[in-house]
Amino acid sequence: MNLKQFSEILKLSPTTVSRALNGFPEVSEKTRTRVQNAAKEHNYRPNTQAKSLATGRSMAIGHVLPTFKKEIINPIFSDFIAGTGEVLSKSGYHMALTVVEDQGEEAAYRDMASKRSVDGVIIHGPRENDSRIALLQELGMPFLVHGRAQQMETPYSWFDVNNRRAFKRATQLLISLGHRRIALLNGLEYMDFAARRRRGYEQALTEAGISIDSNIMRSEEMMEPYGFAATMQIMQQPNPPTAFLVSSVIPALGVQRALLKLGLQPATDVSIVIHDDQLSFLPIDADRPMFTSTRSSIKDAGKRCAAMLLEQINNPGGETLTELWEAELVIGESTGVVKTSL
Amino acid sequence: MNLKQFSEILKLSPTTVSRALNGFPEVSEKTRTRVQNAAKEHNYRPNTQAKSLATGRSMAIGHVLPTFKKEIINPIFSDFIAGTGEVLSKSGYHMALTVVEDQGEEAAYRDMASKRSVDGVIIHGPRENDSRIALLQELGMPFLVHGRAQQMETPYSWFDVNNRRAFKRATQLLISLGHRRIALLNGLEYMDFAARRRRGYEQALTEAGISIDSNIMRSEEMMEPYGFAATMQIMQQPNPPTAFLVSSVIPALGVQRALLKLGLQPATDVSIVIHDDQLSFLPIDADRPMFTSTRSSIKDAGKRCAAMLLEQINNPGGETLTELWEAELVIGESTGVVKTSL
DNA sequence: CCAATTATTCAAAGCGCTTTGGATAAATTA
DNA sequence: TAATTTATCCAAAGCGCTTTGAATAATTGG
Repeated sequence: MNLKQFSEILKLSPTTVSRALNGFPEVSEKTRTRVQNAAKEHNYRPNTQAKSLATGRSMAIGHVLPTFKKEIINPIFSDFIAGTGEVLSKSGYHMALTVVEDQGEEAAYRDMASKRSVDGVIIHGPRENDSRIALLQELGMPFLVHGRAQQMETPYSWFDVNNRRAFKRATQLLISLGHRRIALLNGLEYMDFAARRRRGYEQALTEAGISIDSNIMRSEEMMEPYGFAATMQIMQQPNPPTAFLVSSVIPALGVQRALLKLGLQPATDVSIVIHDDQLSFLPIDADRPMFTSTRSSIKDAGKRCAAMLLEQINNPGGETLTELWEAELVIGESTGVVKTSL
Repeated sequence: MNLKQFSEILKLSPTTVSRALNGFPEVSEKTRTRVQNAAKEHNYRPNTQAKSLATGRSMAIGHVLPTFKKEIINPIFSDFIAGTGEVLSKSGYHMALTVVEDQGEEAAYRDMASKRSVDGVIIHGPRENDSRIALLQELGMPFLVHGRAQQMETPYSWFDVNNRRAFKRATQLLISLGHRRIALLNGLEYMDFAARRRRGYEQALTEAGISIDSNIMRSEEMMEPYGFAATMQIMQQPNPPTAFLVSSVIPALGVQRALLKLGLQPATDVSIVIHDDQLSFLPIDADRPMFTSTRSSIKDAGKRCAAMLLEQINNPGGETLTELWEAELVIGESTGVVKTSL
């Protein structure tokens, strides 16, 4: 059923029906409710493409997902979009996902821009001086960066968690518990968030007069076997650490497995602090969480990102928006005072 | 830049340009290449909505994600869409995600149908006699079910992994290793796949003359703490099992943690077999995988689902398509012969 | 009661594309 | 060379909506 047919049923012009449904004031309340009820009854909804064509708005926001970046099409993403999607759907928007092969990322953005298939995009996993930002600015496409890129000359809108501060505080917590050998199992450090986390860790150590030892620092994709292998290796070298700072729950499970295998009790023998994105399928927040963590919900981040992007879209000439959230430091079962007798 | 402007540059009619770009035979090869090159040079791409409106195809396939189903917006999903997306983008399609609150699922499908915003949908996580199937049939929207629903009177297209067979074989493997007390940590059994897995497990036991004991069977959302808690509890009751059959890697990590905490070595003291969806961020397939598993890639499933749905879309009147994959049984480090002396 | 507002409704143009049915130019055939 | 076919290209209609500008009906004021 299209507008014309529907309006014939009502014996009204398409104009009036359209206005009634879109909440324009030029139509009387009486006919408006009549139209709305009839729409429900006859299950009429305006054709998406026609509406978009006429209004110039696609009512969609885009995500470009490069297949090679496992860091992105990964567990984080599913919770993130659960958040964005929730906010978007309340505003009548949906998400358009495009999966591209390694090269095609730039092309995908150009495509979206010239085809006008989305009204804005969210950029994931920014790196230093990320080329996508300049590209989207050039294309005049509204966008919001989840995270931050460094060394950008022009301003842009972003949402981020204070990763540096979070890891600084986590490190300070461990130091205050007496730990002086603290290992860092970081994510890939060409990712901006991981670089910041490392800086926070190093700052805390330096300020406490503890030297930085690359023998107990690692940087890899955040997977379970990574946590296991790194822990096994680090714990078996001379002068092993008494604590681990781990970038995500997933490798932390590996750390835990390694410790147990080595006959060491988490917390008692070796402390662990992790960053917890509060992934829905890896819940660690019981009354007393399994891990001590710096916590920040990735789903809430998704919600906020969506809201900020919508704001940009609805206010084209506006200022760039930025927002920085602090992670919460939550004490769980995986940390304890350092063992004096080692 | 729109078609009219672009065609004026070329001093050709919109008709010819459109035909040149869409590969119609009525245009000479010479002008075709000229048009194509110019399109590249001037960065011209047809407006998506206009094209869709004219052709009646949205070039998008939809996923409806109910927020309350953690089982769906979860780790599985990100790998699944990585697969679907890859296939779709090769055919010029993209994915439209709609996140809905608990109630709104049916409305979301009706919406897609009457707005013509997608050309087809993929249904996730079917249950017994799933109402979505009848709904989409009524709406005349092409769809493909990832999994199967039971007790449906009308045929429909689906793709599934033989979950029953997989778990039957896994159970038989354990039996052949001498295990006779085998615990089952299943997913939620109102999900079709979990129900089938249970049936496979029970079949194998029954055929081996082993009685089914609900004391060592659990059915919950597949999370790490579930695996941990269930294992702790099951192992501490009288007559504990010598093996665990676990529905996913995630709870299996919890099982492992519990065993280690109880001072039991996986494989040596207690065997574990899991189902492995080969999630990209939880890789367990080293040379010799961490877990013995029934293995079937969820990403490949995503690819196949996309291909099958496209086939449906391109062949409207056609037969319903069905495909059943067998999972691979892969021996890893988590299984061993049962201990004779207990 | 008639003119001036104001509240409703509508006809028609336009969004940017595809596609039908011709028209024109070039090539072929008799 | 004229008639026919074939290869190119095009004008215009249509996809289903929004929106401008105008018309009509209802209301108000003097």
